[in-house]
Amino acid sequence: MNRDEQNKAPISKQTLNRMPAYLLYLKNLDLQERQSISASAIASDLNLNEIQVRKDLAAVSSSGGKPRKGFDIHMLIEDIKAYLGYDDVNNAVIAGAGKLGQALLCYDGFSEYGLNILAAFDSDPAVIHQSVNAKMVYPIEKMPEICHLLNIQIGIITVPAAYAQLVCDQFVKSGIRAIWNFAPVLLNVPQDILVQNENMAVSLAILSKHLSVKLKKND
Amino acid sequence: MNRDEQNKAPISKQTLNRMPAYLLYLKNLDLQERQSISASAIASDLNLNEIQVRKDLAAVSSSGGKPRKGFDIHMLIEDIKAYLGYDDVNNAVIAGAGKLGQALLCYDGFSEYGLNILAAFDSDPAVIHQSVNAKMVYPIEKMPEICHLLNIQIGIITVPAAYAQLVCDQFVKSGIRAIWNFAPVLLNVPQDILVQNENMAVSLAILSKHLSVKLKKND
DNA sequence: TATTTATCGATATAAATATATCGATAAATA
DNA sequence: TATTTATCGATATATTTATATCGATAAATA
Ligand SMILES: NC(=O)c1ccc[n+]([C@@H]2O[C@H](COP(=O)([O-])OP(=O)(O)OC[C@H]3O[C@@H](n4cnc5c(N)ncnc54)[C@H](O)[C@@H]3O)[C@@H](O)[C@H]2O)c1
Ligand SMILES: NC(=O)c1ccc[n+]([C@@H]2O[C@H](COP(=O)([O-])OP(=O)(O)OC[C@H]3O[C@@H](n4cnc5c(N)ncnc54)[C@H](O)[C@@H]3O)[C@@H](O)[C@H]2O)c1
Repeated sequence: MNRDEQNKAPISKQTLNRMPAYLLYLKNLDLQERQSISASAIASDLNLNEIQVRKDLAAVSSSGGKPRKGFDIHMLIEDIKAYLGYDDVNNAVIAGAGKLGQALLCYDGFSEYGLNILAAFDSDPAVIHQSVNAKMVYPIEKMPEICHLLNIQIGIITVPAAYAQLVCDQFVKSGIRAIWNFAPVLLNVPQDILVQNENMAVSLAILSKHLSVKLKKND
Repeated sequence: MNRDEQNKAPISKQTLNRMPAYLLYLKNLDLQERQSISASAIASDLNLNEIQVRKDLAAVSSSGGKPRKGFDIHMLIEDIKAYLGYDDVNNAVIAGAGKLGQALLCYDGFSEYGLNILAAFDSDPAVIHQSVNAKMVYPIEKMPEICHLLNIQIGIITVPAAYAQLVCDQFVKSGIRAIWNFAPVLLNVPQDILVQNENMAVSLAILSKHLSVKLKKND
C-alpha cells in the first residue's frame, strides 16, 4: 500500500498526465551508473519546473526523497508503475482487425502498461478465423460470448467511423467497462463506462499551430 | 482574418484541447435540419459545462452567437478549422514503414486536418522501393534530399524505440520543423523544433486507473 | 406591437494548477 | 567533528482554468 492509498490527497489530472514521461525518463537511466536522482535533475532534462517535478514525485513516492541525493530510481519506477496501474493486468479485445487494429494486435509493448490484448473481432470474412500475432480474429457476432468468457474489461475500437457507435453498443452489451476509441467519433455510453479517445486530431492541431506561428514570424 | 488574429487574447491550452471535439460534434449535425446551435445544447450533448462551451466558442468564433439562436453551425465549423490550422496544408513524411507506419500511410483521413503524408523511409530492403497507398517508401539515406525537395515540415516517427533518436536527428538535419513521435522515447531536439508525442501510455494509465477504482468500489 | 424567454457576452468568483520562498536535513567536504 | 550545500518538503503566492451571476438582446409568442 502506498502513501496515496493510506492518507494522501488524490493526485491531480495534470500530474497523472506527466507521470508516463517521468517513467520513461527514469527507465532510460543507467542504474549501474547511479541509483538515485534529484527532482532538479529530472526537471532540467525534461524542461519542466523543478518544484512541479518535486511535487509530482512526492505525490506518488512511497519513501520520499533525501536531501542532497534525491529519489531512489528503482523505487520511484515501481511507485509510478503502481500508481499508474501498470501492475494490474487488464484484458482487452479489439473490434476492427484492419490496418490499425492489426498494428495494435502486433504490438507487444502494451504489456508494459498492463494491457493484455487477447483477441479481435471483425465482420470481414477475409480476416475472420485467422490469427494475427497469435491472436484470433473472431466474427463480430461472437463478441458477447467471448468477452464474458475471457472476462474482458477493455474494448478497443478500430472500425471505420460509421460503425464505431454500433460496435460500441455491442461492447457495452458484452460487459466491458472501458473503451479505447481510435475512430473519429464521439461515442455515447452509459454513465459508468469510460471512453478514452485516442485523438490524433489534437496532436495535429498542435503541430499545425506551431508551424503556422513559425511561418508568421518569418514573414 | 478572425477575431483572434485581430485583437483577442491567446486561447488557452485547455480550450485548444476541446476544439477537435466541438468540431467533430458540429460536423455530425444535420445542416438540413438546423442551421444554428446554442452553447447550452452543445454542452448538454458533450457533458460539458455550458459557460465553458460558450467561452470556448466565443474565443474562436468570428461572428459570435445570437440570443435565442446560438451560433451558425457552418460558420463555426469554418472558424474552428481555421483556428486549429486544418486549412493550412503541411507536408509530412514517415520514418519507419512497419505495421504502424503503413497503417498511417494507408489512412486518408489526415487530410481533414491538413496533414499531407507524401512518402516514407525505411532501412529494410523488404519494404523500400515499394509503394503503400500510392506513397513510395525510400531508403532512409535519401531522407535529407527528399525532405528538402518536397519541402517537408513534419517528420513522423514510427521506427522501433531504439532507433527513434537516430531518426529524429536525421529529420532535424533534413530541415523538418516538427516531429510527430509514436515511439516510446523522449526525444532530444533543438529549441525551435516541436516534438508532439502520441503517448498511448497516458491513455492506458487513465483506463487502468478507472478500472482499478471501479474494482475497489465493488469490494 | 408588447411581452416573454432563451441565449449571449461581460464581469465576478471559485477551483485547480504552477511557481516561489524558506526552514530542515542528510550527505559531502573541510 | 564542524561546516557547507544540495535537495527536500511544507507553506505561501501567482497564474490558469472553470464556474457562477447578471444585464442586454434578438427571436419567439401573445
Ligand atoms: N489507420 C490509421 O492510421 C488511423 C489513424 C487514426 C484513426 N484511425 C481510425 O481507426 C479506424 C480504423 O482505421 P483503419 O485504417 O484500420 O481502417 P481499415 O478499413 O483498415 O479497418 C477497419 C476494419 O474494421 C472492420 N469492420 C468494419 N465494420 C465492422 C463492424 N461493424 N464490425 C466489426 N468490424 C468491422 C473492417 O472489416 C476492417 O477490417 C477508423 O475509424 C479510422 O478513422 C485510423
Ligand atoms: N504497432 C503499434 O500498435 C504501436 C503502438 C504504439 C507505439 N508504437 C511504436 O511505434 C513504433 C513502430 O511500431 P511498429 O509496430 O510499426 O514496428 P515495426 O517493427 O512493425 O516497424 C518498424 C519499422 O521501422 C523500420 N526501421 C527500423 N530501424 C530503422 C531505421 N534506423 N531507419 C528507418 N527505418 C527503420 C523497420 O524496418 C520497420 O519497418 C515503435 O516505436 C513502437 O513502439 C507502435
